[in-house]
Amino acid sequence: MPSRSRLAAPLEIERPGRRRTARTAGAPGSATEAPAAAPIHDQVYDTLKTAIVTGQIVPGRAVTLRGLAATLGVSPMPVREAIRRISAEGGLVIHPNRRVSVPDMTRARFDEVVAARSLLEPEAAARALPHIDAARLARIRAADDDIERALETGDVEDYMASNHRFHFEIYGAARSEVLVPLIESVWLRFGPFMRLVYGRFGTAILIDQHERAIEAIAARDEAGLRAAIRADILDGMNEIGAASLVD
Amino acid sequence: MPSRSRLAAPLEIERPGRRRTARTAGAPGSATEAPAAAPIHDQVYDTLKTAIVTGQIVPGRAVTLRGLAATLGVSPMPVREAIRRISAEGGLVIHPNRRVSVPDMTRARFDEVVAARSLLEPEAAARALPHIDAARLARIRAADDDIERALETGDVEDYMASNHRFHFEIYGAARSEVLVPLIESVWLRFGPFMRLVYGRFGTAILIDQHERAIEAIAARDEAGLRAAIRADILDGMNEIGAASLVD
DNA sequence: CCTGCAAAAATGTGATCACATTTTCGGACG
DNA sequence: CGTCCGAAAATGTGATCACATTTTTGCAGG
Repeated sequence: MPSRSRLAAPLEIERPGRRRTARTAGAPGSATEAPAAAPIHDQVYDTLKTAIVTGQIVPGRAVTLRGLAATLGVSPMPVREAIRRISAEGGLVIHPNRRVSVPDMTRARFDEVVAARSLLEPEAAARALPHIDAARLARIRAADDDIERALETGDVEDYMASNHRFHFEIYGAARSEVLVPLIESVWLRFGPFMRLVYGRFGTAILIDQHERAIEAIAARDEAGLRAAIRADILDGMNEIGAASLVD
Repeated sequence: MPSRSRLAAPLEIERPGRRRTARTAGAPGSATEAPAAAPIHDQVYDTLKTAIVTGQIVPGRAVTLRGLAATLGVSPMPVREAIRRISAEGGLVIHPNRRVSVPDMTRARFDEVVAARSLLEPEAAARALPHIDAARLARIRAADDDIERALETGDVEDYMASNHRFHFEIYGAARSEVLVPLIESVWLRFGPFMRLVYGRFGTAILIDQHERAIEAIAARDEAGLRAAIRADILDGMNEIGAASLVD
C-alpha cells in the first residue's frame, strides 16, 4: 500500500488559449452562439470533483487552498469557490478548524448512502427509460463493456469511471434537474470510499449486475429496470460495506 | 438609489461585536472559550438561505453580488462564496449570462421534487423515529401548534417557517449526514414556489396532516409514520401543483 | 529521549483593485 | 412615435494584499 501518498495523479487543469478576446463586431442576427469561455472556477470544480469521485484524494488528508491553486496553476480565488461548491455537495467537509478534506466513511453514513441510492436511482432510471434512444443505449452498452474489461484487468480507476458513466448515461436520458443532481451528490460522497475499498481488496468482489438493466431497457420494462438498478446497488454496496466497515 | 434591488424584507445580517481589532495583547490566559466566530460568508449563507426558503426573493429577479453585499453591509467576497454554495444546493441558478436568480418552477421540476420528497422524507423519518425523545416530541408538537395558528391567521411566512421546523425537527433526531442534507436541498428548491402559491391562493387549501404523524411517533409506529409523512407530502404538493401549474 | 514552548511558516478569510462583458440608458435617425 | 446604436453604469471573475489564527518547526530544559 502506498503509504499516505499525496495526489495519485498530476491533477492538471485544462487551460486552452485564454480566449477571453471575443466579438466586438455587432453582427446582429448571426445567432451568436457564444462560446462562453468556462470560468476558471468551473474548470477547477470539474477537475477537483473528478479527482474526488475517482478517489485520487485521500480521505482525511487536508486539501489546502494555496496548495491546490499552485498545483493547478491558478490563483487561490477560483479554488476557493470550487471548494465551497463541492463542500455544499458533500464531496468535501470543512472541519471546525476550517481545514478542508475528503470526508471519511463511517458505518452510519454508509447506511444512509445505500438508502439514498436505492431510493433515488431506481426512480431516476424509471423516469429516464422512455427517453433512452438507440444511440444512448449503445453508449450504455459501451460503458458496460468498458466495465467488463476493467474488471478483467483489475484497473480500479477505469472501473470506477466506466461505472459512473454507465449509471449516469441512463439517469441522464431525461433532463432531470432534481433527482440526478441529488444522485450526483450521493456519488460524490461514496466515491472516495469505493476507491479505497477497491484499492485494498481489488475489484474481484464485484459482480456485474448490469446485464439485467440493459435487457430491461431494451424491453422497455420499467419494473425490471428498477429491480436491476436496485439489485446492482444493494449487491455491490453491501458486499463492500460488509468487507470493510467494522463498527 | 435602492429602488431597484428591492427585496421583500430588510434581509439584514447579524454582526455582533466581532470587530477586526481583537487581541493584540498576547494575554494567553483569560480562558478564551473560542466562540469560533462564524465567518461572514456563513452568516450570509444563512441569511440568504432563509430568505430563499421563505420566499422573500422573487424567482427570476436577479440577485447581484454587489447589491446583496451592499444590503448586508459586507464586501462582495463573502457573498460570492455564499451564492456559490447555495447554487450548488439548488437554491439559486446561474444563467449562461452568469446572472444569478432564484429558479422558477416548472411542471417537470415540480414532479421531480414531489418524487424526491416522497422517497427521501419517509425514510428519514423512519430512521429518526427511534431517536425521538420526549423533549423533541414536545418541540414537534409545538411546531404543529404554530402551524395551526398560522393557518388560522393566514400568515404565510409563519406557516412556512413552522412547517419547516416541524419536518426537520423530526428528520434531525438522528444525526443524518446524507439524507437530511439531501432533503434540505429539495426544500431549498421548492420553498420559493410554495411561497408564491400561498401568496396567491392563501393557505386555505392546506390540510394539516401532521396529527397522524405525531400519533405515529408517540406510538413508535414506523410504518404509520412513513405513511403519514408521505400523505402529508402528496396531499399538500399535489394540491398546490394542480392549483397553480399549467403545462 | 521526551516534553514544553516560542518563533516561523502556512492557512482561511475578507477587502480592494483591474478588467472583460453585459446590461441599461439617452439621444439621434427614420 | 418607434428603432437602433453608442456611451455609461453595473456585473461577475480573477488576482493580490493584509490579517488573525492555526499548524509546524526548532530548540531548550527535564
